[in-house]
Formats: sequence, structure tokens, C-alpha cells
Amino acid sequence: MKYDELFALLRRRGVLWPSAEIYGGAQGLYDYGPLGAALKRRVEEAWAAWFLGLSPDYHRIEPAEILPEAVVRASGHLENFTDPEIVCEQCHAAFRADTILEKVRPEGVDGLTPTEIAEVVSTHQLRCPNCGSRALGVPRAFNMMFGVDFGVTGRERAYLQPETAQASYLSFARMWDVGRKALPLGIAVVGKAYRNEIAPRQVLFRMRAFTQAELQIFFDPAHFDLPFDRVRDESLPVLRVPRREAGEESPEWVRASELVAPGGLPEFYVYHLAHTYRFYRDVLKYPIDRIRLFEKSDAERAFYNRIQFDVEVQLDSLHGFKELGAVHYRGDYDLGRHSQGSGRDLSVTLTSGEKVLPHVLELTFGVDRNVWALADTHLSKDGERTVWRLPPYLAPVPVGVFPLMPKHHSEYALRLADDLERAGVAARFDDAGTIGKRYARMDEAGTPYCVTVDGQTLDGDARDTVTLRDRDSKAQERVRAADLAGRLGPTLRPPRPPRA
RNA sequence: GCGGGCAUAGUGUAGUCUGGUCAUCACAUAGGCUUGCCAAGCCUAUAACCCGGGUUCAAAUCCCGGUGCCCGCACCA
Repeated sequence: MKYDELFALLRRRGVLWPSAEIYGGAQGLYDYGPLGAALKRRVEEAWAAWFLGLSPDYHRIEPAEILPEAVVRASGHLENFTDPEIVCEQCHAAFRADTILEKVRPEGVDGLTPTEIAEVVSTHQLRCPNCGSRALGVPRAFNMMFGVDFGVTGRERAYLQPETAQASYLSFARMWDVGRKALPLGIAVVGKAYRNEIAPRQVLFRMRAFTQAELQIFFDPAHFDLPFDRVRDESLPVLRVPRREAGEESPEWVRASELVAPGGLPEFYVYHLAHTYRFYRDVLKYPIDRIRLFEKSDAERAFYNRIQFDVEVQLDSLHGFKELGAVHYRGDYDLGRHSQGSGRDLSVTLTSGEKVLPHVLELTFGVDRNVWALADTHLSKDGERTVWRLPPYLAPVPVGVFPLMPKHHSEYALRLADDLERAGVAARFDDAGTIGKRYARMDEAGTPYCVTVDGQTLDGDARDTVTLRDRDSKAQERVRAADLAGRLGPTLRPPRPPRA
């Protein structure tokens, strides 16, 4: 589906809409309606079920979302999230300072003040890459973080977190104490991140407030035992740097065992990359031929990332592969910085007596982007029919309950819907319009099951049975009303990683 | 941020160039009729010119500013 058409449909059905619309809207902010909020919650639950299911040592916490200034100073966000920007006064094009200086100063501009950068520009008589003029202005610092006043004096500064990861690093010491005091230790957070994007675009893909689901795994690089056999034979659609440099866009299928061959990637990395891939393929059920694991080159990834593959899914509405998540091997950068910044030694002593500063493997997942991607890839028009083929456990409303004839069958249907709710199966009663319209409405909302109460339900041999209609096949089956919860319930729970 | 385009009911739209009827049509929504299992039909109702200023006897229409969206560029630690 095309972008405009898809967004119109999502607005019409109340999945999401621009924030503050009555005031003309606020760029980069969106609100989720009932269907969107429910879908998003289910995506988050599915994420947690899968990734926390990888190990009993992975735990979910819920930290504060405001970071004191000292934290972002230590993490590097205060300096590095500020990309000094240089504007050409001739053609008004804007560039990051390190782009303009890359020829004369390949090591980057970190640590330089705007004045110093301006001196480098004038000393080397650098020209605007766009129009070639020498009219480059003085660099101006632009920080992507939202700063807030903190405390009553207003003199203390704090920042809305630009990523959820920092909060996990801050919690590491406490988690070590309340936990088993053993590595690996995983800390999962689902939370909001805030970035003052220069150009928010494409609805859920570049927002100023968005939800991340991240798992930070702290481990001893010398010793990270995993059941690698569980992924050894898994084929992964990887697009590695050499292949990309050869101009290839499509991935090649490589076995996990080959990726870890001597000189290759570490086992702990491939193990988690494979499970990440499985999550997109088996849980969110993106079409296999649309997923690729895109390796970032030295130049592309952040300097602290030693290995980085992005999970990308091809989306028709956005014309190509889009990043929906990533697996980052960040080394000991984060705990190192926070040890330094806080003055507290974050290294730990293992039972062997050895002292190590844990390394971090970060599994990051953009919740909002995946909500959009699930609409793009699973929602389609078959002629007149619009169907959102979400897996049952992701459907905002898993069950619709209808009276065939509202006058005669509503009472039974209302009670049935209530029974299902009480049994833990979210069900929506609908008696509006004709039966065909109700099916169509639910198809569009992604509801996998519709139950209809008819004349046979009320009396006769088939008393207390209803028709159960499947969204994808449109097939109907007569089932005992009392059996519904037991039968549908299991399909509404998100999958967990398979055991060996 | 830069350049170009666009902005009319919940959604999609006609009308804007060439100012002047009660702002068009479809779908959706709500109510009613219909013994009806895949968007059936009929009746009724609700509902819009993005915001602010200007020109004019008169502005959805022309002009200025703002906001938002789309495309391209730039940006996306």
C-alpha cells in the first residue's frame, strides 16, 4: 500500500494520528488511538516474552526517563549528540561540521569548540560542498536532546533520555547487588526516548518522542557460555560489508556456524543475532524475503560499536529497506564512561576472584517503527476487502462477537463476550449494520476470530454452539460456546524461544 | 534546515486558474425499516473550506505571514 493510503487508513480506524491536531499539529509527535495503543502494547509484550525468554538472567526494569546532566556528560551525549552544524551563507545548505572538515581533519571534530572549528575552516579555506563558495558560517551547536529545568532553583539541568540504554547502564550496579552477582546479566527496558530531530519525517519512522525496547546484556568477554547449538544450523539473510561494497543490495543466506568460523564473528554475537532474526521472522512474521541483516561498516557505525548489524525490512510505503532494530556490540565503552563519570568503579568481581569491567551487547528495537511496518507488510487490499493479517497474539482485538440478528441474539452474544473477557480473551461485541459489514470491519482491524450467535445457538440440537469464522480463510466452523476460551486462548499468547 | 508542491466533513474528493446560489459527490458514523452469514436495499440525521492578517460591496477562491503534510537535498551520535 502506498504511504498516503496507509496513513489515511490508520487515521480513519483510530490507530494513530498527529498530536495536538486542534492546534495545527506538532511536528514529529503522534498519538495512538485505541487500536494503535493495543497493538503497540502487544508488540511490546511479544518482544519481552521472546527476549526475556532467552535466559533466566535477563530481567526487565522500568527506570526514570529523565537523566541528570552528569549522566549525559559521561555518556558522551552532551558533546556528541550535539553535532556542530555549519550553514553556507551563500546557498543556505547545512552540513555537519565533521563532514566539511573530513579531508583536513579525518579524526573528527570531537572536543573542538565552535570557534576552533571556524578557525580550521578559514585556515584551510574550505568551500561549501554544495555551491563551492567560501561563505561558510560559524558552526552552531545543535543538541538533539530536550533539556529541562530540574529542581526548584531551575539552575540544575537534566535531559529527557535520548535512548533507553543509558538508564540500564545506570542501574547495572544495583542490579548486580539485587541479582545473583553473576554474568551474563541482562537488563531490558521498554521506554520512551526523546530526540529533537531536525527533520521528523515518515510518521512513525522519525519521531521526536518514540518508544524503544532494548536489552542490554552485560557479560565477561573472556567467558560467555551459550547453547550455540540452538542456532548453529540457522541460515541468516546477511548483507555484509564486502558484498555491499560490490554493489549488492540483496542478502545472502549464511549459516550461523559459518559466521562464527575462525576469524569471524564471536559466538555470543551470532547467537543473539540469530534469535533476533527469529523474532522478526517467527514472532512478528515479516515475510522472509523482506528481511535482511545489514552490516554497518567502520565508517557507518558509532565509534563505540565494534560490531553492528541492523535488522531491515522492505516496506512498500517507504520505498525500500528500513531499519527496525539492531544488534550492537558496544564493548566496555558504556560502563567505562560511567565508571569515570560517576567515580564509582563499575567493574565486578566474579566467583573466580577475577575482576572485570563487563562488556555490553545491546539488542535494540524500535517499537513504533515496527507498528508501522506491521501495517505495511500485513495489511493489504484484496479487491474490495481490506485485511490486516496480524498474528492472533498481536491483534488489538482478538475476537469479535456478533448477534446474527440484533433483536434476537444480542442478549446471548453480550453474555458470551463478557464470558470471554472474564476468561482473559479480549472480545468486542458489535451489532451495528449488517453481518457482512461487521466481518469487514474486523478484517480491517486485524481481528483473527469472529463469533456469531444465530438461531441455532438458542435452541435445537446445536444449542449453545456458535459459528467461529477465521479471518484469513473466511471459513466457518460450529463450536460450543463454552469451548471458545480454551481453544482460542493459547493462540493469543506470544511465542517464546524454543528450547533445545 | 534549503528548494518545490499541497492543505475543503471521520476518510477520499468537486469547486480555486476566471471572487458572487443553501460548498459537490462517495464511503464511513448514528437512528429507523428489513427473519438476514461476508461492505445488500430504503428513509432520516450528524459533519468541513488549517490558523492569523490584508484586498474587496463580497474570499474556500486573490495577497502576506504562520503551522502542518508530501517529494528531493541535507541530517539521522
